[in-house]
Amino acid sequence: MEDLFGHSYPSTNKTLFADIILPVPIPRSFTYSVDPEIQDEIGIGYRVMVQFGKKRILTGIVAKVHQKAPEAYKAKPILDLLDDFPIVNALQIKFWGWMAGYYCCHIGEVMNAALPSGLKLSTESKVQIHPDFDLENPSFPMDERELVILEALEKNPEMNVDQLEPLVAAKDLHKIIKSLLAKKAILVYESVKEKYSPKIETRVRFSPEYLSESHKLNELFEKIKGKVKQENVLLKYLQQVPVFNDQALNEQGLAKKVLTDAGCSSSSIDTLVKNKVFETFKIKISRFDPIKVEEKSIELSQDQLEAYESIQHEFGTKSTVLLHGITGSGKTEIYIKLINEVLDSGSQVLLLLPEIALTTHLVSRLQKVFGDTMGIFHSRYSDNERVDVWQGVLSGKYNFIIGVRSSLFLPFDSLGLVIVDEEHESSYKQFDPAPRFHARDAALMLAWLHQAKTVLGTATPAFESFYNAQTGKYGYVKMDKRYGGAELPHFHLADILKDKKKNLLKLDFTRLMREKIQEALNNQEQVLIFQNRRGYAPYISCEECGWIPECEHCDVSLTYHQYQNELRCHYCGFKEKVPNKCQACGSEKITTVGSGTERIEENLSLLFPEARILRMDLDTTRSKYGYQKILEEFGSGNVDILVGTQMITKGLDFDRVSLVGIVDADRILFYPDFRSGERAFQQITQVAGRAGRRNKTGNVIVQTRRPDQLIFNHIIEGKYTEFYQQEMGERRQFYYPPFVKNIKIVVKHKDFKITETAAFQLKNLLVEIEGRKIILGPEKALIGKIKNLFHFEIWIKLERSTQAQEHFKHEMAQKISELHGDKRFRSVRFLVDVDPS
DNA sequence: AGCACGCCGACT
DNA sequence: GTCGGCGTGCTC
Repeated sequence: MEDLFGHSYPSTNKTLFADIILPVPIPRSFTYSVDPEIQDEIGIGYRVMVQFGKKRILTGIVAKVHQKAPEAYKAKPILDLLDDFPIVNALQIKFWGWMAGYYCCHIGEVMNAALPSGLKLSTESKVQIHPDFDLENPSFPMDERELVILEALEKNPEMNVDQLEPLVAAKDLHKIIKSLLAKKAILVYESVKEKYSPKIETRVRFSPEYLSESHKLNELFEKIKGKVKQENVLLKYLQQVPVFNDQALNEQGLAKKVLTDAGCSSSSIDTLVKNKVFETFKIKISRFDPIKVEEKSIELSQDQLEAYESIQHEFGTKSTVLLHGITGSGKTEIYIKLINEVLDSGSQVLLLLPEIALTTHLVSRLQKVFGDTMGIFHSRYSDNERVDVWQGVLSGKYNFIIGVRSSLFLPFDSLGLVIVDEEHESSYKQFDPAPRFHARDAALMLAWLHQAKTVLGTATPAFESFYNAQTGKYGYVKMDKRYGGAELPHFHLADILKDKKKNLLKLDFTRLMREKIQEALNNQEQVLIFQNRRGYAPYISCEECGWIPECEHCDVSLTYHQYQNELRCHYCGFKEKVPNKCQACGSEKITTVGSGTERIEENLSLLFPEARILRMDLDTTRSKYGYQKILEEFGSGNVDILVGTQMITKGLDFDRVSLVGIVDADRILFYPDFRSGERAFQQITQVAGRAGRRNKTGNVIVQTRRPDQLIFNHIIEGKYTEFYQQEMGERRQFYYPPFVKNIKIVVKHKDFKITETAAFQLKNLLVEIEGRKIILGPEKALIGKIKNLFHFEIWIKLERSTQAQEHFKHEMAQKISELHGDKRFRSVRFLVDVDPS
């Protein structure tokens, strides 16, 4: 507490209390008392250690400090204050609170998602010998295994429980510790363990005495003359660190690794250290390689400049702008200019990208402009790397972050601009685990909390966003020319059924598709083939009786993967060998049905034996750099055809791709869900955007059984708005978003009957809630059982007003916990998904 | 969620 | 007898 003159006083003698966010799924805040010693330091965003329940010690985050003692119970004290400065700021706490409220989850779940686990301290149980216990003179008989433990502790007075595990059979350990504890032979206590460790580098440099007088160095060389190895070390060092020119350089030293990499042995360096010629020291270094800024300023084309100015103009009255720019229209340069401007004004910038787009050229492009001031937040980063980025934001090292959805949680304190690239991308919304937030929507809230501007960039806006632009809530800027005057690709519809009748459909490919592929191959151009289904065949089947192998744990057929010759469940990971006989009738006539990427790849190699083919799907990109490797391979031009799932629709920019083929457009289009049309439009347009660049018009072949569908017309002609309006008519009529708010509740349990009953009872309770709403279901989910849990779904359609939503969500939470209180439904899980995808 | 407490069956 | 199965209740 400070007075007017900035003097600080110890706090008043009133006891302080703190509301702590704890990583537990309980919808309550927990109040602890603050001991006087830490009263002056504690504040919002500090990490603390508290006891929770009888045994658990947890780390939590201070959400609020106040003087109101809880009435119903006596607050436990905070055990320890863990930081010298807050690790989370007040805006973040607000953001967490909003997220928990909006997405109907617990704030502890938000905290878990927000903090890199390196910042979540873990406790470990440590064991030591009881001070009053005498091993030589035990007051009770001991068995051999107890003795083993005690002897180990004798040697090493502080051990954690894990370390003891190898000494005895794992199952017994708990028992032994318990009995030793009861006999007062040992003590068990919890200790906190910081998981994050900065990256440390060992460096060497001249000892100061050698440096102060230059003749000493000459003497040194005399002294070690003939000792080739040591000489070599010195020369290498001087080569890297020319201390003769500038003595100050010695201070920095040289990484020991540089010398060893250059062929100096570690022992020869050690000798120099032993003789006090060199000294070693350790410093913290960044996990990220330094990056040079290569291009400071960028030139905008006329179109880009106009778009940029329109955005600025819209920002005059609106805080969010939808930038609707077709693929290749050059949104990146506009981003760069906007980012530069905000950075110059001293504010921070966040650029969100979908997971899959983060390894692409966009990142390296931006890196060239922004260098080391740009932090990258990747989902494949290790935990230490994440903490490094987190601390980079805290320290001000990074004022610009480019990252995936979880980068929303970084400790920004003054965002000026948030850009959500590919804002339509459905992977921004995820279901598991909670919080089930939509990164675009959360970004808008985050920006609002910071009073920052937001740009939503896309070639195919999400209908929600376009609706907001149409109704004037967002500004709208359109770019419909390709950068450098390149033309849009030509679309061709290929009728699968027609070709089939005429026997022209070969191995899933229509005649038109085959001809166009051949043409591209002849011209040394590259081809992308899109099939949104991995594996070899979606299922196998007995020709005699129609038997189809299904997953033991889920309500799905097993996908055949030829490469490993196994059947796999794409929902739970279950695997089994391919049966050689039908398990129902014993027939050996088993065939594969349908085509996934594996089979498409095989078919292509049969149709075009001379072509070099590569496949990109979850199975070929599982390793850390798998995705990048395939992209590089394709980019190098050593590959003619790339077959892939969704993955190939993102971030591929290769000039030599002239043809894009979609094997089965119907699969995208006829998915049973109100968004299927929107999604089909987006996916087909996105993948088509990969065809043809700069100076060559590309081709897109869309194979379908229903070429008469109106949507194809809209896609082919690029008529987004017409398509939007047509779909909107239906959405309005049948109460779909954006005209209503959707909430989905998934009811899960291992017993079918219990799941069903719980779901129906919940519906009955929800119906009682006041306000206008439509409740659909419960219905068995599309996939009725996953991992041995039955799924039922309830869909709720609500008025859009915030008030109506908040009221409903609040009541709903009560009803769910009411139902949970019923002992029959104790173990039933109710998952709430707001704005489900 | 985790963890304790408490109440029942099958084992050294 | 006790160990351990899991149903129930609570966590500031």
